[in-house]
Amino acid sequence: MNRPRSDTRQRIQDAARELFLQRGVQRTSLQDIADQLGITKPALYYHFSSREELVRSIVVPLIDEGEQFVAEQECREDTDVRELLEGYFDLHYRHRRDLVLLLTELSTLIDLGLIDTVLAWRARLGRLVFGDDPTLAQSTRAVVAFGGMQDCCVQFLDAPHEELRDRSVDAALAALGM
Amino acid sequence: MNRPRSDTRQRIQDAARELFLQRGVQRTSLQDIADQLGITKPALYYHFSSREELVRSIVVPLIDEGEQFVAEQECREDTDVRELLEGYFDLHYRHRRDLVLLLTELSTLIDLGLIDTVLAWRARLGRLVFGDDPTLAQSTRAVVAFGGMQDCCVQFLDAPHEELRDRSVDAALAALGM
DNA sequence: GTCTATAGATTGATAGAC
DNA sequence: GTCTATCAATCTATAGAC
Repeated sequence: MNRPRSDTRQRIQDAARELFLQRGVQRTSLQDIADQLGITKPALYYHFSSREELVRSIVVPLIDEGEQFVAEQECREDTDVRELLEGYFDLHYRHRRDLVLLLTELSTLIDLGLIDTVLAWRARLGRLVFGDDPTLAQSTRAVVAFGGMQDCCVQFLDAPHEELRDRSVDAALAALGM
Repeated sequence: MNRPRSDTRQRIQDAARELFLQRGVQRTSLQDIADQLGITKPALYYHFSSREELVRSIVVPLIDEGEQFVAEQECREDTDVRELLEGYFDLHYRHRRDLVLLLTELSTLIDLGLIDTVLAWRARLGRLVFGDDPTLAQSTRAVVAFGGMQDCCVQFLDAPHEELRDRSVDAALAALGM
């Protein structure tokens, strides 16, 4: 297992995520974050080599896990669509605070090169459902289904996990025409 | 009819939208915009009293038109769901450049108080389809359907209007369970 | 690991001439 | 309507002491 890389590092990330969600990434300065923790800016630079690295470190776990999930699904021989949708939902639900950040800060994260991967998921999963070379009708259904589940995670932040998952997967399955 | 409020004003908005889409709103300075047009910063301030007003002026037509559309639908006595979805799609398709801006810059526009209205559309239209006091199952279906159509507009920017509309509406109708 | 101090650069906005 | 010149604020990042 990884050791925790110091407690302060974690506390910085937590404070940063909170402020990023409140005021937006670009309108949160390192000063703001340092103040929130009662430390100074140079202390931040001891833990993160740049502002960009701090932002990145917060969103990367979601992206890595998503990438791993999609890759795994692509390796399977048969695709159970309901199971696929449930796994996709759970993944986003687990990281839903970071998902809000990701979706509200698309512009910033595009700039950091972190979004291409995420947008490609929909197309890749669509191919698992509909086969390679899908029609426009099938591609739109994939966008509606997979994008819709992400939206449900952030729009119903306080809904109970299992009920929200079942209802979101129902809607997505219907969108896929299944 | 409104008279055009000067050609320069329009040219500033066009250049700004382009740069906002390329680099993001927050990383585009007034200097950048002025350079692009071959004018100076004070010239911008003659046409827009602040940076914020410039940003606002670009997104407001989409928001106003959407608000008007939803209000009109709420006044009707009967709701033809397919017609409703088509109208909603067309509205977004017509403003799809601004819609991209809106969706990629959520954080900035929330800050300007321009997003609450937009997010409320899904719930209001959902009530037209499912009646007041919808279940979680119905609310998720509304989010998937109405959010999904917005996503289709920005994900298939180059698809022909009518085909994309028909396929997106098909997917949305399916998501609604109809 | 955290601090003080500061460099270095950029930016939104205004004053005032033409 | 557009320009030159400039102010004041803010921010990332680093040097160097403790």
